[in-house]
Amino acid sequence: MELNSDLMHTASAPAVRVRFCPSPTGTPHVGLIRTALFNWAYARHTGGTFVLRIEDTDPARDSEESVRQLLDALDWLGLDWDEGVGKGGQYGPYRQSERMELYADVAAKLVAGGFAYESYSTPEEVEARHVAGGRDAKTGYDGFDRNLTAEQRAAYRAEGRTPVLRLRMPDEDIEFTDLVRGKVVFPAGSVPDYAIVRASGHPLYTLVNPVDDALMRITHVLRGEDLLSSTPRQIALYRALVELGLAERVPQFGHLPYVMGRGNRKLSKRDPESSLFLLREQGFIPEGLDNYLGLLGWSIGPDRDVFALSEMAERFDIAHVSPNPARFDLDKAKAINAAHIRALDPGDFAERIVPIMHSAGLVSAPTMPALALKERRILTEAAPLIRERTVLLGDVPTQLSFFFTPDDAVPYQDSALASLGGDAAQVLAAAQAVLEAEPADLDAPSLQQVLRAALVDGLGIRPKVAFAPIRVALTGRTVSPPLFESMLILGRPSCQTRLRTLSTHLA
RNA sequence: GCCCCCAUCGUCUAGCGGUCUAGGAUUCCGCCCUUUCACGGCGGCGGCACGGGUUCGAACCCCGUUGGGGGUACCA
Repeated sequence: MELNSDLMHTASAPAVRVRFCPSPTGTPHVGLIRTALFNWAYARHTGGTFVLRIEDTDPARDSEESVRQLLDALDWLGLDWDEGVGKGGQYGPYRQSERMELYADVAAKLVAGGFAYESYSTPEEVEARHVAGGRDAKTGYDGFDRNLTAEQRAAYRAEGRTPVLRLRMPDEDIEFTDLVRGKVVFPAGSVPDYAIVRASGHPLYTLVNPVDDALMRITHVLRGEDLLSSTPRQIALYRALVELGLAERVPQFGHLPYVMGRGNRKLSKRDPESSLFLLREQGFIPEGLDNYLGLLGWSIGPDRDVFALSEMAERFDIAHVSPNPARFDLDKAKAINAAHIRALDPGDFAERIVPIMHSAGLVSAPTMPALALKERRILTEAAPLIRERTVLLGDVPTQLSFFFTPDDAVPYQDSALASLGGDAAQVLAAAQAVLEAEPADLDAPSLQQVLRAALVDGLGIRPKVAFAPIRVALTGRTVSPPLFESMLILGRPSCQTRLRTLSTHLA
């Protein structure tokens, strides 16, 4: 019997703690959400803890509205968190705006311990030194202020300068094993001493993010590839925090591939498919989006790509995440979404289409119980008919609108009218005669049978041609849900009026 | 300039040295089913970036090249 390596791992290592730490700027982006999904999946797979922290250190760009949207998004997608904003926990507060004293305290300790220092050089001065030294102007900070004496610092202050705080990068290679990319090495000297606190005293992301991860005892940092090159800086900071007794250990890092848009660019806010809420408005369902996003950099198995969130939690393994960038393909996303819609049970599907039918102005209320009886009946009966024809919930109103139009005012599409052959009038008349003569309680197959007998056998018209005028009469279109089932939902009087109306229209 | 990452059908991926004349999904195109459209079924087009190694054997390991991306801020 083979030992489960995951179990062995969790038995010897501390319990997994991962986090999702968005900045509340703007509406949720699918790249961001994919990161949340993978963190969630890793936490659930390992039985670990999923922490939600809000990185709101930029009052100019952050908004409470954005925080709300973030929570809404996670909630909608079924990505629940165990600790953090809205949940509490022993490492709070979980909003960085409420942790400012903590950062000031840590920064002071870093300086006192010699891990960070005051730097008075302006960017212009640094650049001038590079140029004078024959180096490229874009070379980073040169470490000029590393060993300033107290007298020198006092002199700068006397000039009215206020220093930024920089972390002293160790003069050695920094290497780590990335969970998705393997060993990564940054040569000594390739990462300059970097600013952790502004001259104004405002702490920077470079300080605040690792400090919180350390204080919150995060064990695995799974984040976007864009942060890969800042990892050596964070590791250096972490090591300092460990020496100061503020962190237990350096966490493991895993850098998730980019989610790309058109061309060779990262999916940006400008791309419409990047907005989670826009996708939701179009009629993606959470099951579909979770699944599709899960496919961006991860695979559940060789011959499968439709799965439930719970299966992802069961099978997700960070080691099997692909390191290369994934393009967001709307066609594939739709196909996955359609598969999940088809898998919905009809009652569930019926309930989910109510809000969108309401937005389209076709029904009177946004929820099933609030609907008029007749509306509820139509939606419930029509839902199974269109479920397998629906890729996005947004496709539903056009498919069902004919059920909700007055019988004598069905809007005919020009192309539908144009498609009608010369025998349309004859067909319409024959169909009316059939409805007149036959009992009212026919089921769909029987209805088909009698109409077929009259039109195909009786008039000698091919089925494909024979039923077209009826479809146009009832729906105004050449494409519709199954005809006979639709007739039953409309009811005989409606059908008769609609047949008669088109006859008149054609005459 | 310097540092880092990436490289299998158009796209997402499986592949972790022999089972690969490279599998699945999506898209597109046929055919079947069929009252339309879908669903479903069947079939087709289409790929290991290039060059060197290592090895009996390489899509898989190493090096290089090329191509893409990111970083190099008192942004996050």
